[in-house]
Amino acid sequence: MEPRYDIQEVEVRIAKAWDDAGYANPDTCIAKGVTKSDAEAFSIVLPPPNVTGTLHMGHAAMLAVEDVMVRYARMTGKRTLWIPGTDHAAIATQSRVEKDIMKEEKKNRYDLGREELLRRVNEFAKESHDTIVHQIKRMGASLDWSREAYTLDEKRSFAVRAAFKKMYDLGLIYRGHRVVNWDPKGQTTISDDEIVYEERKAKLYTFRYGFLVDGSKFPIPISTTRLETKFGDTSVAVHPSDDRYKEFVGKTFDVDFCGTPITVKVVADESVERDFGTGALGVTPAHSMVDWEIAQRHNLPFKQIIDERGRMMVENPLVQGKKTTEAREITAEELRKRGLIEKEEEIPQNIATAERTGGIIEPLPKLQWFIAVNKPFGEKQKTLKELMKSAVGTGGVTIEPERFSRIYFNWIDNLHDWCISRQIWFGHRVPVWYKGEETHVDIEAPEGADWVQDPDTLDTWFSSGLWPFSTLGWPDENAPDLKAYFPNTVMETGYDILFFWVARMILMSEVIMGGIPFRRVYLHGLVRDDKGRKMSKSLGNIIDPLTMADKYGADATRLSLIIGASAGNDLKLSEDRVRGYRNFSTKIWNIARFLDMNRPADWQIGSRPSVPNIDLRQEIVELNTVYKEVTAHIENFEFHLAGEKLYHYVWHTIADVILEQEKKRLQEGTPEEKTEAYALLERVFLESVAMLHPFMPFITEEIYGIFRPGKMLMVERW
RNA sequence: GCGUCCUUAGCUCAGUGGUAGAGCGUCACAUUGACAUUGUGAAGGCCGGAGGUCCGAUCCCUCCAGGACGCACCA
Repeated sequence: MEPRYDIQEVEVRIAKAWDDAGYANPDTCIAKGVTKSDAEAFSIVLPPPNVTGTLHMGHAAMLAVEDVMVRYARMTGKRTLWIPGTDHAAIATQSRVEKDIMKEEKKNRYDLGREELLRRVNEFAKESHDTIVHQIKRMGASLDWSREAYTLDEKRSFAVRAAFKKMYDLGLIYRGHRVVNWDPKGQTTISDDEIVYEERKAKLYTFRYGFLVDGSKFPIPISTTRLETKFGDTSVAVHPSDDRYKEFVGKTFDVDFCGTPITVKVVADESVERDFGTGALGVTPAHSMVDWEIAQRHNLPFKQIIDERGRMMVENPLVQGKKTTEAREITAEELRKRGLIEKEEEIPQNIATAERTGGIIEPLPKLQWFIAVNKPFGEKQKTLKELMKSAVGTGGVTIEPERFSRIYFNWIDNLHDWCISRQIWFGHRVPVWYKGEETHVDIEAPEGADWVQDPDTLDTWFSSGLWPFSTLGWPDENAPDLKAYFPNTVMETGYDILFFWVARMILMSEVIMGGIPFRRVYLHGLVRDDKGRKMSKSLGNIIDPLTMADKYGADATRLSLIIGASAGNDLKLSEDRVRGYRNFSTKIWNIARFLDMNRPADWQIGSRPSVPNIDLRQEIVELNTVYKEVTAHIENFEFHLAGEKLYHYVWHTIADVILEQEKKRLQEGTPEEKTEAYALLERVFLESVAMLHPFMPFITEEIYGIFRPGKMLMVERW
């Protein structure tokens, strides 16, 4: 054996050997006789990385954990399938490419046109895909690449259209004119979950709209941070039990607001907070979700006064065409002039921004496509909310750690209808065609001319919601993979996309498959830097998994991401940690070398001669205990405990104790003593190597190949 | 506002109803070897604070403090 473990050489060579053997494909395992055709199935899909760039530590951690599950399952004889894929990540990818084009060519998407932009985005996606796939393989993930999927490929696109039609036919997808979250920067709607709230300081104005025809001031003072929207007010809402304003409830007032006549009706609504501001709320139905809902309850009209570029569209020379922030100042100044401002104070405010573009959300009334979550449907006449709730717990989905179940239920309670149409171009086109008043929803375009397809695309999570079955062949109900591997055994992903993705997969599966998409959900934490901060380019604290793999080995990188990371908890990673596990690789290598150098002369490599009473030795008893503990930890998804246990056992028991204690007999003993000492050492060591395989696949495969020539550890029995 | 999690060695974190563990770091000694990447040992903790349950609490319960995060219709 080489005195030094050449990480790069070995890891690249072993990766190729696995590729050639094809054992990541369960069909190959069955064909080659390493797995029984009727063995229990273990299936898991890789959360598809976005094609927006390169692999980061979060991906590496995910791959490490999932590969432990998968390799363990395969070694225990299960028909094991792990499907790889990538996500087109609609908004994320398009806005990334748009940003680059703007920077380099000073052009926006409208300058390029739909076709050209899509060509560029697809080109970028292709490149990202190739990079990411190469990087995933570098980490040693035993994925079945023969089944690779892409959310935007032929099959998945077909599945998307089929799912849309099915949900439309069930009455769950509808087109409605409602207030949606409009991102003026990205020029698209986004869902509630794509909003990020940022705390900022805002000025809260307390004011009166203006004067009534009789010359008196509007009787109710109201407070707002968004003065410019008051041009669109159609109501003032107060709490039903608020005595201050009781006499006005039900009355309608015509009032001049900064030169624009507005009509407001005073209504009583439970949602109004009596203690906030003046206890009276100016209702702007067109530009606030809450106000829209109040307006619905009281049959109030709405008036859109802000356009899609975030500019005022009210016919008032003071503000027309101005940006909202500018209009706010102008309006404030005008009200001051008129003596209508009663108070101005600084308050902290949560401002809604778009996750991807950072644009400040402008609620706007728009005609969009939605998924109804409160509508009973199908034979069971249950709502999607009810089905999503019952799926977890009684329905058979368990979430680990368990506390996330509560968070999941809490999220469902607050769930509104899901807006699924987007005004961006990269993604699945809404499968709806229009001709005059006619609307046609189908998997394929209708026959005949004059049909125009809806220009919008679907929320990227619509397609990823289908992932657990679209990767298995659905909508072909008879697809062999679907029959063999659905529902998935495990879904492993980060807790940060519990709502975005996990919940949507459950939703989609309940509608389309009539049941749960997977049985066990394991949520891992986020990888942070050694100070607990998020890794980001601007902070310059990114630790790149590929750099670490090249420097210290994919094995060491993987182990550093598994040990010390328990379910649902964030992991703090430093280069020192990775280096520490590289040292462990070296230790393992040197134990192997020691055995290799001290092998008795008459020992047949690969043989396992029987040595009397070896099973009774206390070292073997201890080995068996370790085996039981490690197995239990893995079964319980306590990978960090399993990894740590093995780390200590190999280093501080095998190397420090057993090897030291047997050294003398091995080197200076009688032939019988040599044989016995070697047999004992090789056994405890090789069995540990096998147990370490799911965690450190490369070095263990390499060493196993030296001691058991011709065998592949990847498919040896656990 | 509602909710969740965290608080344990200098740092980063495991962990258990029975007088505390790892890695990294520090110090002392040993070692040129299977080991560039080693070994042995040491120092270092009223397990955030206060109550409660218990024979016994770092662990279970209540409250408090500090920190992180999630959700919400904070106008």
